[in-house]
Amino acid sequence: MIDDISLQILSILQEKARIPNVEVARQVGLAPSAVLERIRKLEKQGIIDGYEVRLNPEKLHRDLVAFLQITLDRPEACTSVAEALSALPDTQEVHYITGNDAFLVKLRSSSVTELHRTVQKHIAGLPGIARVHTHIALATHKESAKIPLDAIIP
Amino acid sequence: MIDDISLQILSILQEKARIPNVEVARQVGLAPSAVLERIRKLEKQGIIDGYEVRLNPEKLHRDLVAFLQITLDRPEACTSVAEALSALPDTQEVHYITGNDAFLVKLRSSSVTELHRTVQKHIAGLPGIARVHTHIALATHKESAKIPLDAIIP
DNA sequence: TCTGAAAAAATGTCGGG
DNA sequence: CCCGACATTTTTTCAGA
Repeated sequence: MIDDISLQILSILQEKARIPNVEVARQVGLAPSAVLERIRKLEKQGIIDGYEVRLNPEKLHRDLVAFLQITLDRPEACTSVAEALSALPDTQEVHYITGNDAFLVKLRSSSVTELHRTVQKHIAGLPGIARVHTHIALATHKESAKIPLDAIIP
Repeated sequence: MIDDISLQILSILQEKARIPNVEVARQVGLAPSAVLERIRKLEKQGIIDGYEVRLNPEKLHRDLVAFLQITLDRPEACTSVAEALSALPDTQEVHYITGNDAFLVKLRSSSVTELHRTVQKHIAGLPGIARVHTHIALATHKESAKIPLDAIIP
């Protein structure tokens, strides 16, 4: 399915996506053209989904992380609520969670004032929503989308 | 602090970080060298923190998302627990949350079996931990680290 | 799938405004 | 802070193994 060299390439890119191709080639011991061919293939297969810049939230006034636990009145509202939540610019994650059948939503705002405004104006009133529990992050010790690759069997 | 053109550049990079510099220059109406200068400056300022490849978790057998709510016995254990949680490869996020004074941890695993193993072997036994509540995501509707830039006042 | 060489394109440098 | 020309480096293509 995916061999060891491609895993190595993914691992290198996951650390530093803007590393030049020639450098990746050197590290895995192939010619640049071979590496390019592999990367193109990984992109076409959808294993590589894209490339993102990592911005510093603090320096851009987006240092308030909050989690909302949203329970529903009516199960039918699930889809529409999910779409409405996902459409908000402050929303970073929307998951439907086992247990109490609720959404867990991660928001990034500029302040508690703005968070409150977003919840009141765009979330609390959505049809189908019963309760919104808001939890604010006092500290964020880790925040990453990295996927561990060493566990994958080639 | 940061002007409109730099915000435009960040916005373009946030959509597609691997876009060539000349293309960014064309879109913002500057010479490539001017754009390069701005990007270097943003990197040095720490506003741009790095570049990441976005991998598809499903295609890499990492499609199980779980959230742990971890309450502590002893408040002094906070730091050591945070470090231990952050060190686990499956851990993607570790937040300390208001309300019940607990950690909210996001994990990405390959299966419920592996999730269970990780919790039992590396988390439940950590000194200072009182309870671990595990919630599994049945569906993930949005998952992004994008920061909305249009709200920022230049 | 890989290589190596050549062509095409982008990045990086720098004097000057 | 920007431009534009030039040097350097990288990406991309391609024929052959």
